[in-house]
Amino acid sequence: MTTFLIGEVARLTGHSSKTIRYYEEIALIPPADRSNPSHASPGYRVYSDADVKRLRLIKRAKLLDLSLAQLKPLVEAADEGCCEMLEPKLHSLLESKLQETEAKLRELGELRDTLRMLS
Amino acid sequence: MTTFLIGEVARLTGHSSKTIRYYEEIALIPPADRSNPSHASPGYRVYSDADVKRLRLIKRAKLLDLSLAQLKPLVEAADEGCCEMLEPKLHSLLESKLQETEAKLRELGELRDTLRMLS
DNA sequence: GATTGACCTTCCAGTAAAGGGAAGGTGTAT
DNA sequence: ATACACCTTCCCTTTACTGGAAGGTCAATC
Repeated sequence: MTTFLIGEVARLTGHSSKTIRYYEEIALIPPADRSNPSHASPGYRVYSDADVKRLRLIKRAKLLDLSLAQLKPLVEAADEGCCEMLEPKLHSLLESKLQETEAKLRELGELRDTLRMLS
Repeated sequence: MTTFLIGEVARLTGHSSKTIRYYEEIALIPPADRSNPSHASPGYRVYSDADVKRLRLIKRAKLLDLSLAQLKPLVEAADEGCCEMLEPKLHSLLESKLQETEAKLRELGELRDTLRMLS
């Protein structure tokens, strides 16, 4: 099984190492296993492909602008494969976020037009 | 000249009263005049139509996701009517924000499709 | 004229979601 | 052995607010 150190995971997922440690601290992700723990050092965090997948899901889910606390049950449910429970909630979240984003796009367009008229 | 108390301005601009006080504190907006200052009280903040306009501009400019520090020179320049200076910068900011928002819209669409396939 | 209620004031503390940087251990290459 | 790029924990800082306490103001009402 391939494993990764935190820096590689950071590159693979688009989070920073700091952020990944922070997510572990707040228990959004489970504590990583460690390589070569010793008397003087806790060892390096090692991650699996599954961990990378989970962090990628988190990255995508952040498009919905949920708080990390709101994200947590969602990510856990996805991890356990029980999509039925969260599908309706997710769907409505997604639709409202889509509408919001379209509205923002329109407003930005208006702002651009306003600028065009001024210049 | 019509004047407004902070709560009215909040309603008119979509910021909270707390936020408006905060913007004054960090000098994003100038200190408001006060009504009836006395020994025991500093008086109420009073605002003009121009202040309301400024706060509405801030609200719109926040669509660009600038920090308040970055917003400040922009708002000041707009206040002084010197659009030429900031027009190119604003324009490119606007275009990149438009593209970003379009990208987000596409990603949300993909997320929706993924969800559809699962359900 | 005392009280209620909806405002307003300052001040202090806390929040989310990180980022910065110090001080130190690890692992490989030269 | 020394350089270098990693990694570790710990603690402090940041941004843009939000909440709450303690108190002043103002108009209407009992």
